[in-house]
Formats: sequence, C-alpha cells, structure tokens
Amino acid sequence: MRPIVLLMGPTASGKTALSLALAERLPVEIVSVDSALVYRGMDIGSAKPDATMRARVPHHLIDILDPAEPYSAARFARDACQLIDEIRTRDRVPLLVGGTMLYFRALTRGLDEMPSADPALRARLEREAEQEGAPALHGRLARLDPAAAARLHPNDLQRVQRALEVIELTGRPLAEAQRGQRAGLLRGPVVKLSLNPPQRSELHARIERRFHQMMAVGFLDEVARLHRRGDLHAELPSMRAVGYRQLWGHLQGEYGLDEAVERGIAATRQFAKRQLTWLRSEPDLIWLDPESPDLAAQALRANPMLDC
RNA sequence: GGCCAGGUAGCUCAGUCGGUAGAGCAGGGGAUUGAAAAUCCCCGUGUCGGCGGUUCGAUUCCGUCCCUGGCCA
Repeated sequence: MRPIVLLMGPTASGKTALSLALAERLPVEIVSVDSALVYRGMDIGSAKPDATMRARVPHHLIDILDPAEPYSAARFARDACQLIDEIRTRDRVPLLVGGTMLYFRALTRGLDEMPSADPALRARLEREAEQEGAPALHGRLARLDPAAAARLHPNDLQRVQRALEVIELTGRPLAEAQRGQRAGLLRGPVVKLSLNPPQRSELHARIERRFHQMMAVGFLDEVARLHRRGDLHAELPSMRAVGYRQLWGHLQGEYGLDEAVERGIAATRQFAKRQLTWLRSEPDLIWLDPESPDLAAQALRANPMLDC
C-alpha cells in the first residue's frame, strides 16, 4: 500500500520547494495543511504556491474560502480525509504539506466529539469577558467544570471561552468530552518528513530574507486591497495571520511601514518557534536540512516506502 | 575648539539620596482538541564607556580621557 506522506516544518523552511521536487519523482497530489492558504486573495504574505507550481502538481485546500469566513481544525480534518481517499482512488500518493501543526495533530491523533463554534454564543462570551474580565470567566468555569479550569490558565481567555461554549452547548463538561478514546484518522502507512535548518540563526535569516522579498513583490498592496474592502477587520482569523496583522496595523495608522516590517519579521520568528515546539514532540520524524543538496533524493532514501 | 545633554541587558530606556541594578521590546523554553500564522505560561549578570581619585565600599561623588547628539564658534 502506498504511504501517506506528511511534510512538516516551520515557516520559511523550504517546504514548497521540497514538495515540488518530490512531485517530480512520485505521483503525488498535494494537500495543503495551512490555515492561511485556504484564503483567496492572501497570496504573497502566506507564501502560497504560485500558479506555475499549481499547474504542475494538483494542490488542494488552497483558495477555498473568502477571508471573511472562518475555518477550523475539525473542518480541515474532514476535508483532508476526504481528499486523501479521493487521491488514493486515483492511485496517487497524498502529500500533505504545511505548517499548521494543530491540523497535522488532528489528523494523526484525531479530535474528540464536540460541538463546533457558535458565533452568537462567542459574541456573548466576548461581551462578558470585557465586562467581567478574564478571571471571572475562569472562575465560572471552575464551578461548572473544575477539571477543565484546572488545566487552563485564567489568562487564556480563548480556551476558557471555548470550554464555557462546549458546556453551554452540550450540558456536559469539556473534560468529559475530551476523555474520549480518539484514534488517528490516517489509514495505512505514514511517512513524516520535517524540514528545518540545524541552526536557528539560519531559519531567522531565511525568514527575514523572505519577508523583504514579499514586500518587494507587493505584499503591502495585497493587504491594502483587503483593507479597502471595508468588511474585513483585525479580529478575523484571516487578518490575524502573521505579516497581514502587522501591515494591517500600519494601514490603520498605528505605526510606520519600517516598524510594521520589523514587527512582521519578529512575529514570523515567534511563529516558527511555536511550530518547532510542536515538532519536537512529534514522534518518528525524518529531519531534513533545507540547505543540503539533493534533498528530494535524501528524503526518498530515508524511508523504503518512498522508494517507488 | 567652547558650552549643554547623554553613554546601564541584543535594542529603547528606568534606577541606585554610595552597599555591584530592572522594565518594555527582541531572544530562549513550554502548553496547545472546531479561532491555531491564534491564545496562553515560564525565563533578566550586564567590565552600569575607559583610567585614576575620595571612601570600609563607586555603576552612583570628583577629576580626566574617549564616543554620540545638539547649540555656539
């Protein structure tokens, strides 16, 4: 049976280049594992594979949503599983490429049975948080679901709100829902590749270089276009994306362009650090250095199942 | 050249009425189940510009030199 190939790595580690190189040697279709690539009109700042690449290799889960719409790990898991099945019926290899580690985790370990987001309820909880403060919501959670409250820091408003949301929607504590025996969603052999330069400073250099490159090819125009629409705002998941958020702030007049770029680069470095924290706890990774020559061949050699 | 203001953590700065110093940012580590490029937690020793002097003790006071910015020549 042909394997499913996962290609992970922090931002700017060279995942797109390697995925193309692999596509020249294996009959792959690429499934993007990225919470920003799903959005139309967010091309430059998300380092989306360009039209040429997408003409050469089939890509999925890119440009499927308008930036005003929300996406989620659960929806990704459903979409990805369906695509994997379809790709296999075409007798091709699913190559899952991206940097959204929660999405990978949803695939490899599954998600518990839980209700999805309820926008009205979230708006209400948001209002309550503003009026009462985050600790008050945490206190309420402690009464309704002590186990969940114990695991969440009072300042982690996002997760406290989600826990309260689940309780209101199901009448059952979150801790109970999360006790479920969940299994990974990937059937068959899985090969996990992880791209990362051995030196952190090298990754930082790649990030800085790429951000300036993005600016040179019109990143600011891209964000200005989104800003002009008028219906988007800074709180949307899409506009919170690294780089977009900082340029948005500049367009709102909060700081100058140079500062926006500096902030954007720093935010990208911090994002990469968080991605690496996930990767360190991921078992069975084949680590690859993007700077080394003949990367694709190296990747294929690393696992016998890929040698086809 | 003269006068003034500075020189303290990678950066911007606070502070010590003389007992060897602390914030923000940056950086590092961690958490992460329908917002995740999000959200949150933890981590601060650095010849306090150099050299002398006073002092039990100087980053702090004094002298001098160097550097930076401003004003005047």
